[in-house]
Amino acid sequence: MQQKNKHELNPRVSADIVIFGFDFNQLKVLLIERENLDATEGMSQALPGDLIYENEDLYMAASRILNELTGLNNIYLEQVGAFGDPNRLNKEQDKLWLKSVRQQPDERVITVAYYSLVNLNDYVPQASSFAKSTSWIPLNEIAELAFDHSKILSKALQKLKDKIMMQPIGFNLLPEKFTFSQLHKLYESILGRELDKRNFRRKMLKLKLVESLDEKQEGVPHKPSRYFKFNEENYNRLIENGYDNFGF
Amino acid sequence: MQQKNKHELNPRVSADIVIFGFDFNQLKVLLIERENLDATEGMSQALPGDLIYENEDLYMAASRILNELTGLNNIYLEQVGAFGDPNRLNKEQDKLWLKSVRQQPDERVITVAYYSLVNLNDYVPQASSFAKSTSWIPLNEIAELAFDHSKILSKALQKLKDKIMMQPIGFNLLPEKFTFSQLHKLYESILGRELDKRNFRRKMLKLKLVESLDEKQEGVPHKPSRYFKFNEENYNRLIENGYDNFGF
DNA sequence: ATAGCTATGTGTCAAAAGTACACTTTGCGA
DNA sequence: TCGCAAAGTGTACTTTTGACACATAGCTAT
Repeated sequence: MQQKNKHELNPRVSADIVIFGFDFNQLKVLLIERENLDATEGMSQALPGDLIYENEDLYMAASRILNELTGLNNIYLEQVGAFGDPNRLNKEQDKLWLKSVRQQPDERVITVAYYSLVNLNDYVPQASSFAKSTSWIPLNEIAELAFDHSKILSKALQKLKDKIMMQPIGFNLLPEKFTFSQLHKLYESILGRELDKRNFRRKMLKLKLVESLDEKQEGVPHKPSRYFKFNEENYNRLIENGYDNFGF
Repeated sequence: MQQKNKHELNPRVSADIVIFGFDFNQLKVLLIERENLDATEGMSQALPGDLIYENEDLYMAASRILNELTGLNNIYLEQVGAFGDPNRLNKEQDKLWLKSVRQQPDERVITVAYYSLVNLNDYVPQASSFAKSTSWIPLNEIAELAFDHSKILSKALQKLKDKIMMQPIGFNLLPEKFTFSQLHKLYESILGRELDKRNFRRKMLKLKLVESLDEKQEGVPHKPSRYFKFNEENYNRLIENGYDNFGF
């Protein structure tokens, strides 16, 4: 019978979520705003997150948090990884803030990060216990975040970039019907570089991932775009046949 | 001041490692062998792992475990993810075994999985507290593992497959010098499919990832192969220039 | 009504990459 | 010296990528 080692870790575990949204122009992330309590007197931002409950699966915890923040269910949600540096909560500002909010601010907390893709049209702001004030911040305007959240965000973004090259998950950020430019702009926003318009269209159409609807934009001061929708069957066929790269 | 929620989780956290090795013929995984205590009387296998200590970073914990098992340091090690299903330790056989080994077998344990790539020539079996008996099992001979370890293994393998298409990490599984067939066979073993010999060679040489040494195999009953080694500078140049796919 | 604006929508050509495929070579061993 | 077994090599064809420019549709302002 092995003795219990008193140096074994017995931490709290939280789930933090990078929630991506797309406003047809740029990629945004839902962040919680926090007033700094030290001399800087400024605001700082953090990823939404919460401690995980007993009997709660990690994925379920992330779904719950996501739902409490956005009112949404059945949302694309993917694990980024676990972050457990013993000093991850030890920046001075973070410690002050934790002290004001938790009974045991010095406890070690390991976090399991997720990222999720939501359609901004479906989003309804919610009052949430763990996020008094939230806002959608454009990716390129995000400053240094609290805790190790900048690290989490950049890893989540990298995962999203890698993934979107392999699977057309971007559709989760768009409404049912969308124009080709919206889709195009979405890919450019995620990948952070320009993509040739014609080549992009050619590829999407060859893979038959989108299909045209008999409907056009109205009231736009230029040639109206046809609307398109995502073709899920063709996507599934691609996955089954071992398709593995978009090659943009 | 927020009240502490008594339903918040306070689990143990472990690190489990999928250790891959390559014997020039097939991909193998280092597993620990465990005697079953129930009626089945058989043996079953699990991934090596251990609880994480206080003040220990997740990556450090995985390195420690890896070192205790293999005697190796500075080994390629990558996180697979966190696995925290509340029932992940609740198969009957697993519960019996846990009871015999731990004081609080019912405690919830969240595990952070890693995979690592080791050169079998460097491996020296170690006596370890958490693994009385270990063996290298060929990937295709691995039966159902204990706990949720089969799930962890398959996710680790998938990550390895994805990664090796993007970065030449396979060299970690080989000695300094190796033949082209060994490298070729390694890629086939990881990807689980045949690769054309000539096309494979052409690609590796075009990317200048390997360079020829002035040395040949000796004592083999056929035309001896030249030895090659990995060219790290060219690899780094590739990464910097944004190279992102091998396209096998 | 018409001229101008703005984003949509479309095709071609050249370069690169991928795929399929078979025979000669080298050194050992019988 | 003959046979064996794996090493090593080239070509032809197909597919994919990447670069690039102009006509079109509907709205708006005059």
